[in-house]
Amino acid sequence: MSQLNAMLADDKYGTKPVAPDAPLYMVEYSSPNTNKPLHLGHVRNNLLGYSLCNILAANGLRVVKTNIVNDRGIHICKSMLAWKLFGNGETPASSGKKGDHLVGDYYVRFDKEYKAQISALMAEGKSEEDAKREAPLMVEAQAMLKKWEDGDPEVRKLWNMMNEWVYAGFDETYKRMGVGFDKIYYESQTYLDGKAKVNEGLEKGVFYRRPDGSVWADLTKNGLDEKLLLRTDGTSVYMTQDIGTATQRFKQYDITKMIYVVGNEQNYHFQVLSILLDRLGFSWGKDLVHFSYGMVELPEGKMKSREGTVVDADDLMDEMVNTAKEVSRELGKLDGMSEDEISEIARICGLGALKYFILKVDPRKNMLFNPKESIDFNGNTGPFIQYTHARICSVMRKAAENGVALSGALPEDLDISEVESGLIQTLAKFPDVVAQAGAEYSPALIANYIYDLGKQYNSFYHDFSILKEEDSQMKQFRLLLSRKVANVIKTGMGLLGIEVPERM
RNA sequence: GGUCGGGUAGCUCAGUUGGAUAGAGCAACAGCCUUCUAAGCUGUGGGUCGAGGGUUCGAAUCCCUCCUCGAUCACCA
Repeated sequence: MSQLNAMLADDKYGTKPVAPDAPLYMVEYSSPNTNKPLHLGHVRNNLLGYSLCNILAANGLRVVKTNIVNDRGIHICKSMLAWKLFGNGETPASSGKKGDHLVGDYYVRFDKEYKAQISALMAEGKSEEDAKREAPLMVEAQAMLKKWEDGDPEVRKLWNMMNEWVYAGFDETYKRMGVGFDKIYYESQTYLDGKAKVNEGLEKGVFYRRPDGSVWADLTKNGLDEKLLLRTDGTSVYMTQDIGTATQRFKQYDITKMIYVVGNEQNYHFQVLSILLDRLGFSWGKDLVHFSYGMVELPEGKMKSREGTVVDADDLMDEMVNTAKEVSRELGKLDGMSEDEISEIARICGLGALKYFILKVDPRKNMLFNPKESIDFNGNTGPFIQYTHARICSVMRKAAENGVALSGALPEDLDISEVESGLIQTLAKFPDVVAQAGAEYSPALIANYIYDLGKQYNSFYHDFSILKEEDSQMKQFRLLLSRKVANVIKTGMGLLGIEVPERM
């Protein structure tokens, strides 16, 4: 009981305040390409990244949320070229399409036309390899990339315009998903720094140049291979850009720890990056964290952008919210509510279902997303937890209506049941769970904890009467206990980036 | 082939700092709303924890071997 009293006194229970001089953690997540819209894989990335930031902050750390936008490269030129050739001047405004979707459509279009050209060339007797290289579209895309690098005004203008379309689209998606960033980096603005840094390393003898002019890092002492950093023609590769971005970040922030939220297919890349940054003298390079998460698979297998088997992030959110609305209607939960209220609750529940579904799973694991079956609102789901919260809010509302005043503290000697004391014990674990989730970078721990709490509470709710309890002290106790459960649910879900409604 | 990560109920997942009969949800079946929100609660059935060996009083958990699935090892990003 004294435990409960202590918890009740603390309305930020479970989280630690962030001191101005706390260690600074920078978390990079999302990292989209500007040639296509966000899909389910990005959704997992964004939710994990955002939640991780919340959890770190709850552990008293200063957090900078950052995003690196891959806004240059051949893939960008592909959609630019396809738009130029086949677009007839189509714009988001003229077509009514979201900018990122519009650009993505041209990326798909490029691939389609490119494949046709390859087939045609192969029919003429060319080898597949030659056909891929000689196809006019590819030749032209490469020429465009070169022009971009040379700063050709026309190409840059097109590039700017189409990127702006995409950013407008991304902003909408991010906003809806409920994620955001403190600082956004663009590869187009960091890759030159990467080249400079590599050259610096070359002078210091950290890297070496081959006779053909390419620059390499020798990682054989670390049990790895050699890694290319600058091509023969002097252009940069993926790794070079990450070094450049790191350089800028290092200058701008007093980083204690750098966390990269990136899929596990890049484990090797980050292993190498860590070694390279360390050799280049970045204090946090050696201990950088690659928050590596598994793929999201569909029942049909893996998602492939070009084959149209991706689950689009916007479509997915639409579908979740619509389903939530239907479910609410069927259950008759929304009777007497305004259309705005209905939409808001459907939004919270639909997104809650999606977010919780993704975050409850151990990030390292590949996960299966079945569009038909995964959208569930019963059992171990976001809506179950949201429902528990709404239920408690309902009781609290009724208590207020009945004029029940809530006192601050409870008598120590109240004789409570095992179920109630178990609930207090579970509540008491919350700070430890938050700490562990922070130490292990695991939103899933929070998710599973809240579920247990909700389950335990519902069982209690079923067996014990709160407002009808005659003993006023006992009633006080149960009300305060319930309120604390709701409070922890709200805080915990907040760490996951999930909202909780007051009624549903 | 090298490296890394998985393999727990029909399905989706917890549990892995060693500890008692391995837990949830979904799906199936059986109950519970004139009572604080039934998106809830209760119960039934369902698992040689990939296989084998080892360490230990005790192993899903630690060690070894093997099987299997995936990722990766690009002058792609």
